[in-house]
Amino acid sequence: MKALSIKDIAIEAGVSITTVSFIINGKARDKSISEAVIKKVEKIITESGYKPNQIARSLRTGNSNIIGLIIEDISNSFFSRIARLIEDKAYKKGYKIIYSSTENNIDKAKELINMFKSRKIDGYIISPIKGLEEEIQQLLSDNKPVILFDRNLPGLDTSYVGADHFKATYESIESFIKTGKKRISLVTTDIDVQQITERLAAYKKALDDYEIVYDEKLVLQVPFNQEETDSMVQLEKLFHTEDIDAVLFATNYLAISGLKVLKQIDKKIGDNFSVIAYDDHEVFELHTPGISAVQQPLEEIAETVIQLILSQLSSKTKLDNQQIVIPARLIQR
Amino acid sequence: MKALSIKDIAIEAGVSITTVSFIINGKARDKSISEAVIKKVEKIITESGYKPNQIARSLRTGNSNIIGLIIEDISNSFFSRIARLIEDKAYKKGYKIIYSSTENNIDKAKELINMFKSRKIDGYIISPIKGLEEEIQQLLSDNKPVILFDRNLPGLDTSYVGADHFKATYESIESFIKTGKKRISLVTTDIDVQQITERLAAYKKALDDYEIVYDEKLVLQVPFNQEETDSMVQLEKLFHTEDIDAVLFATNYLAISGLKVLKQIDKKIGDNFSVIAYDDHEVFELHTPGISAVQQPLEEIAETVIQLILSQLSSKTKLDNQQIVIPARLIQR
DNA sequence: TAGAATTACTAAAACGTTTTATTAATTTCG
DNA sequence: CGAAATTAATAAAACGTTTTAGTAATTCTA
Repeated sequence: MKALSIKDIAIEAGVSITTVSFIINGKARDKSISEAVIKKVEKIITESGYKPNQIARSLRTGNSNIIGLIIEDISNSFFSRIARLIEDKAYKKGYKIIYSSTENNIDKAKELINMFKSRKIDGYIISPIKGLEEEIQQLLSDNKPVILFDRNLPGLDTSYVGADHFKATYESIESFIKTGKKRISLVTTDIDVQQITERLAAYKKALDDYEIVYDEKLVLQVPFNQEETDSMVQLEKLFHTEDIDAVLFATNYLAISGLKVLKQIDKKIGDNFSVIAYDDHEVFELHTPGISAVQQPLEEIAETVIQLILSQLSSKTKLDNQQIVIPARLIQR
Repeated sequence: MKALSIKDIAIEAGVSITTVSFIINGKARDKSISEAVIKKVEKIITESGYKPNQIARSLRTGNSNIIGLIIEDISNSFFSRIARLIEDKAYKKGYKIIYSSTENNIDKAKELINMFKSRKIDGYIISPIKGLEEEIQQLLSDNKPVILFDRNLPGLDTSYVGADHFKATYESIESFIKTGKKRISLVTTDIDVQQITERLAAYKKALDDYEIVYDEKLVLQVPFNQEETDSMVQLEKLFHTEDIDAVLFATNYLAISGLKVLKQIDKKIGDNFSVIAYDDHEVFELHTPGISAVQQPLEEIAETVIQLILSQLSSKTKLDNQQIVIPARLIQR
């Protein structure tokens, strides 16, 4: 049984396709279609359950009411929670979200953008990776709204929404120092995005301000796409060979791997050994003892992102780009 | 700058649109296009970076190379991990996945299906909720492949992939009983899906087999869309008013709420009080003490689902439906 | 060597919409 | 009262593909 088309409705109502189209799109009064006809056609539409073919619509209009969301990894709780919030909010405004993970793989990311492009996505929300500059620039040249979030790519003229990673990291390190810690380790990843490099910069700055000598042996850069077991080996080595009294983990999954290692080697977290994790996670709340964490304002980030993209979508003229940095909070546990 | 179309390529190459189309779709040799022309056109295509408009393609062919994935909540780690695995596997076969959350809201679920339908999605992977039977039946009548997973809807003639919830629950309760527990509580939700009701049935059966009297005061059915704080109040009441020596949580988020409460009221998990959670989670591994959990074979579920849907998509004739139940494992911690 | 088969290619219809330009009938107004 | 304006509707083009049903030209085959 074929789906109904606008033609079927037109025939049924005894009017032209054009008339039906105007009614569907709310342009009926504008185009001075009589009330009687409007009523009749609307009745037929609801009774028949006719739904316009969005593909045909997109082909003709060039847009889709779909926003593409490109993130690192949907199975990471930071991203899945953001995705859910963004989805919710977009949905209420009549937009659908399509999301997909890049796994920090530049080729996959490019392919995703291409796929979204060829589906005439209306706008893009991207947590970018280095190497994507050209593709994003291309989107901007096509006049598609692009909002970057979580991470920024310098040199691109887009809007950006993210947490204040520098400040949050600085304050974390500061809080270690204020409780007398001297041998402070930073466990981070090797991906070269602003949000990560900023954390390293803030780490150095804080040490410097409090006149603690920077020791590169205390900084572990875990390769991004490495298996967790390998990372755990690296972490174990770090904990065994260096004399450390505090650790800041720059991502939540690194912190989780770290906690697993600490449990294995039976190194206790307490007054002599402190831990802070970046991006909160249920694990940290329930852990004994509780793990302090930098909590990014997910709700606010999602709200800001969606609001920015919607205003760009509804505006005819190109709006000014905005760089919005939202404070993050250190939750002491 | 407008995007290139097949027409531009045809003009550039000095051949017809038809010829270009045949070449793009790998039908060139079939249609006896000469090697020389094929080479020339392919060269122009790669050099110009032309990408076919998928919307136009979908409009003409009626399919999209997109599979829709409808789940309860992408921010739940069970679903986000499954989603990631399915996405990965589908991607390798040239299919894209669009996912969206129902939040167990029947209206939202119906709307999602409608949206997917009007975008001519090729196939559906659904973790269904009660009340969706009619819509799913409709998809089946349209000859669209539908695979249900995690939960089954009785009375529908579809393929299904899920874990053996009955057996896993039975064994969990049995393991409690074998360590001498007598007052065993079940914390579950009130959503009426097979996967949940099965867990209750298995609970009763296990008690019965070991001649323990079923006491409904030990079963807590938490309303699904309730705020977590409210659930925690209910849980606290349960733990305070009833004398309980073991708890099985029927979902991982309930278990997490439960652990939070136990921490708050300082009730220790140990020999006199055991806990098992359904669906593993990093929290359970890192918790002190470790929390035993029923681990669903995510990888296997994802693999089976994707394999089923791909074979249905590539087959011209309607394939027989399969009901695949995969054993779950109780991880003792 | 004449018809059949094959090779190499293409014109045009179709998919289901939106939108522009147009028509015909009616109303307004100076 | 006649021209201008408004009302009510529509025909047809366009979006960018795929695919059917061709057409010539060439090669086979008996």
